[in-house]
Amino acid sequence: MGTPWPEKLSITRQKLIKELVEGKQCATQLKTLLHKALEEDHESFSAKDLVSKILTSFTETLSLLSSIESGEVISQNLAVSHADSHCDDPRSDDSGESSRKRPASKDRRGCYRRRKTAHTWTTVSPTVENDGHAWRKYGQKEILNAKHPRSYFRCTRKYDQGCRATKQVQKMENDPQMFQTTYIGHHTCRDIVKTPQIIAETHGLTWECYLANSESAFAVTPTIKQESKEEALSDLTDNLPSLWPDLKDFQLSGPMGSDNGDVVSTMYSCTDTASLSLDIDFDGDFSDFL
DNA sequence: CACATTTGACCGGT
DNA sequence: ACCGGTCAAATGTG
Repeated sequence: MGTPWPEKLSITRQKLIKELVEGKQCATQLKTLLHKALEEDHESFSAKDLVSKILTSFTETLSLLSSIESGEVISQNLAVSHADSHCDDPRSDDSGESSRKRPASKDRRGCYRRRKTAHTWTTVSPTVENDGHAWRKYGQKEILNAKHPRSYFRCTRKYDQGCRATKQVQKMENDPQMFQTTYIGHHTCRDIVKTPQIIAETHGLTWECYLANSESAFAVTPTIKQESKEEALSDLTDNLPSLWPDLKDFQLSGPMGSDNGDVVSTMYSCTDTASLSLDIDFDGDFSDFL
């Protein structure tokens, strides 16, 4: 098992991205604030424009960065994505010991792989923020040494469009008013927005309209149709995160959706891959095939 | 009825 | 074996 990924580059890249993401988040917040402040009296468009420009700059840098690297990573990942795919190979011969409590018909073994490769970042905010995407709760867990349970959400477009974005929300120990939200993976669904770049620049206001929909992550916007399991789709998109179609993501993940006052006190921290898997593990997916 | 949430079982990693 | 993430049947909600 070679490690195709140059480690130092990877670390530098992570730091770089982290910085950029933070900067962009701040710009997003600033934009939000500005927009709210200036909405009544229609002045200082230049200020808004300026923020938009800053945002665009971050956006472009991020996408450039990722496109540079994606050349290597993506090609590797994609090569594998076909191979691994489905769960119709439930680790093969389980020597007939397959019946537990679930109906034997549904043998889930091998049906899901734990993700290791997704970008993750964390926000802490007094309300559960809405990032403009529809989430669906799929689980809740008591966590060891934690007072409050952790809730698990996935994008409602998971089966629909193969979007693999998920997030985990947990009330904070010492401050039950605050929620820590960990986002894992970027949305690959084209949900609301079309071209992030354009939005940042010219239609600065439009995206905010979409956010006015719901209040909290717990009130998920009921927008989806139905879910049919399409493993192939999700497998493909699983390997896309390096492409970072997240631009819209970061634009939308601003603390906007909720009530006004909370905006400022939202904190962000981006941990990228590291929090889930320390070293190599970019290859989490294809390592089983080497 | 079609969707979302709840909740305990299942699964993979350590 | 344990822990945390995910699945999916049961249940809730409009």
